[in-house]
Amino acid sequence: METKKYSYDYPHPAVTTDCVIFGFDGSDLKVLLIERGIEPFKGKWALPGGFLKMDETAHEGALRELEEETGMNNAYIRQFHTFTEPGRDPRERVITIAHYALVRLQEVKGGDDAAQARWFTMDEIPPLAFDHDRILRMAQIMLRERIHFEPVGFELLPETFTMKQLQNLYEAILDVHFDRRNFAKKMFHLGLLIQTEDMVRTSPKRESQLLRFNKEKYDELKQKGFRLEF
Amino acid sequence: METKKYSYDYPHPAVTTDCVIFGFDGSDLKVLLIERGIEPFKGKWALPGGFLKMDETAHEGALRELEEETGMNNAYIRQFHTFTEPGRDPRERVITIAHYALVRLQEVKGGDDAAQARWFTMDEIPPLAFDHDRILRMAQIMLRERIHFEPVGFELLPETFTMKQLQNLYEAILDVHFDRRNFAKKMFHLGLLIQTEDMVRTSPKRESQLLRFNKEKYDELKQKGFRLEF
DNA sequence: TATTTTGTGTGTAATTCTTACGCAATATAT
DNA sequence: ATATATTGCGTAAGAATTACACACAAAATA
Repeated sequence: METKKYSYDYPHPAVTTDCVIFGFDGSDLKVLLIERGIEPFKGKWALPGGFLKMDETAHEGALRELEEETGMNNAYIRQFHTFTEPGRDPRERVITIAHYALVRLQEVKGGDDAAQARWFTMDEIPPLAFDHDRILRMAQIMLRERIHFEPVGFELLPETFTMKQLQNLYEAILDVHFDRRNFAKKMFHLGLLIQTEDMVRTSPKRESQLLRFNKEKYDELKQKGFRLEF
Repeated sequence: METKKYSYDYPHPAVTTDCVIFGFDGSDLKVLLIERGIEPFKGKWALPGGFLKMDETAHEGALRELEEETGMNNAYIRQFHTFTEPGRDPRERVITIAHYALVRLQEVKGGDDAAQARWFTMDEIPPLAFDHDRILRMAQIMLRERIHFEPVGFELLPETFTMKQLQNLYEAILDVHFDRRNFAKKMFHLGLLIQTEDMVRTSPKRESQLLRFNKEKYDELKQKGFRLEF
């Protein structure tokens, strides 16, 4: 019989962190999923995640998972909900502190992890292991609400980007359509965009201006108690 | 030596739910605090909370805590953040799933709990036990953001209320001042208020009209995918 | 009793924001 | 050459926000 090393007077649930990793390819919003190599749900796709260590915060745990999968160590990452349904893991009681991360696809190298990993666009997500479908859907809703208060979109875009890409991103996150000209007007009006001198040809028809996010201006406004209200 | 009944191969943190219980007296936003009867932090004020049972969700656990303190079993309650700093409880590693609850002060009876409980207005909150100051501050921020997407204010008001009380509530939550006439215009324009025939005298000067929240209309609009945008 | 003070209800003008488009320039495809 | 797709710039109408003015009722005060 196996010796259990850690004992308590009262039962304790196991605690994991899971991470919904969002990326953007210029047109579509994508999510990184892992194919499970072990039971339960072996062969099914799932969110990256793992057990919380006793000396790390949930934030640190989620960052660790993210680095294992993407090689990134400086991404935007936010906790959004803790899932606690008693039956959500068939093995034992496991509660998971769910996060979403926003990463720049161009900066993602393959992760250390041997596990099978793949980016899925939001409309091709397969059925997921555990309650990960629900976690993913809630992550999308929380990101959608967040973008009204924080310019989180820029975390998904490269250093420079076109207005078209920025609009595609907002449309993908909010699931709406904007008039091209009104969108640009509103974005410039926020005062958080810097126009560069450079042009780029993304479509074959015509070249367009490259933009940059004005982080200094944003930090300055935030200090003054500014509300985004996109 | 004590026998520990629950053993695991890996260490598990203890899991609690804490609850920031908001109330509104017609003028000020208030929070219910408990004076701790035991160490650690004996004699200090703290948020109501307790250990999560193995067969209940965090939501059920928070509802249970709320009922113990207020006698209410149908309040609006939302999880908003899980606090995981390894040193936040001096006894052992404890992570807490924090919630805020919105209750109608008139409906609150004293709780079953023998513990000393008191309502504090937001500007008279004493230093709290553990990291509860931080939890309370974050609850306030989360409530403030929530009110832009959901008409949560009505959870804090009695069945009928005056426009003045509604404005006081919004001003207390958002920490801003509105012009009386513009506020009423905006509120009526949302279409979620029903004017009753009844008048009430809250101040000695003049009686004012009683209003009612139009929940049916709100549920109908929400189904159609409506955004509040207060 | 007459006057002042305070809280409520209604209205309005100026300004800003949003929304729905038009049009020209540029380069590709046919 | 001509049609077509993409980008940048602009404008007019309508909606929403903001800053007030004024009237009325009742309590407080002179």
